[in-house]
Amino acid sequence: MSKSNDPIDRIARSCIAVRVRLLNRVITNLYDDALRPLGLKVSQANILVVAAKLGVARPAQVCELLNLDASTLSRNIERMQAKGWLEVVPDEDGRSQPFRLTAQGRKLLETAVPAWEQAQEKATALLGDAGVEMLHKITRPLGLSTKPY
Amino acid sequence: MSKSNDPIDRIARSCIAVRVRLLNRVITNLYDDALRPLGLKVSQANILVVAAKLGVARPAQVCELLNLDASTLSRNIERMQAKGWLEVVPDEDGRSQPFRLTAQGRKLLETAVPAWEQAQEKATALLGDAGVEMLHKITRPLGLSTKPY
DNA sequence: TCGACTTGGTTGTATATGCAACTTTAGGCG
DNA sequence: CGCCTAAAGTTGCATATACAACCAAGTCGA
Repeated sequence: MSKSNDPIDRIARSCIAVRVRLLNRVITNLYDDALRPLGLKVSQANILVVAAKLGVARPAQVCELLNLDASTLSRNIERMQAKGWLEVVPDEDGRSQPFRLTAQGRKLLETAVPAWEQAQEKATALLGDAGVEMLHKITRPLGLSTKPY
Repeated sequence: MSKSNDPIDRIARSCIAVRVRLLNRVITNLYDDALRPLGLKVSQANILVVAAKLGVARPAQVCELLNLDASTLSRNIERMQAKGWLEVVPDEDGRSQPFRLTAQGRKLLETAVPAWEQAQEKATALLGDAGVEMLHKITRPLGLSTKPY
């Protein structure tokens, strides 16, 4: 029964990144499947939700909340703006490009709630209640909810 | 103190996908940072490890193990083959394109072990022992280790 | 044996993601 | 004021990821 001590075996057996990434693919596909009829991806839904919560969102703030690279967010916003879900608002600080939901974006988000519920239910079944709780505990210090959002 | 029942608030507070994806970004960056000096990304390291374990790996099998789309793997292999880390071997079944590590690929993987150890240590600190255990428990039924690998 | 179906991969297209380098705007400081 | 640095975004580039459509090879039943 003794497990090999070969480092490569150890990695195969215990690598955290492999597991987290695997889980990420499974969960992301689950939500993407649920949202597909709406033409929405979970990555975009995240941003809609943050925008809804913040009212006017500054990219730098969103990057911090979601641990997203600024360039990634920049392009996501670009696409979502093109779809009419977000709009950029002016700011005194000339560097900033704050954005917010459009009416269309808000409506889309509201329409998406049932699909989200459905995916969330499946995900909960997959992780188990203890798993969900642990996930929240682990991710609480990371960006989200560190600061009130 | 009472929390809002607005569905959007509920999503912001409890969405599993948001958390898993956030965690994925944090962990992936952690390992990518550690592996960067070697010119290796954690996604590629995953594949090297699987190839090392399997000897000769069939893409379909790897996709099942890692819950990866076939087209994704196809292109990952392509890139890694171009770098000389993998080689495709012939098969009786003309459809199959099994691959395995090259000597160079094996050497790279061995060289990467210390960097992996370092990232793994940081990730463990981040998740906590209970978190790591829970992660393994949750992901055990998903692809990996369902079948002996 | 032939045709329908299945299995295994690849290709076209779109999105997501991050690093490096760059531009623009603010903020200090002499 | 004029310069230097810091902060906020954007752009070029590479990789990762998945869906849809496709092609090729194997399987199986009539």
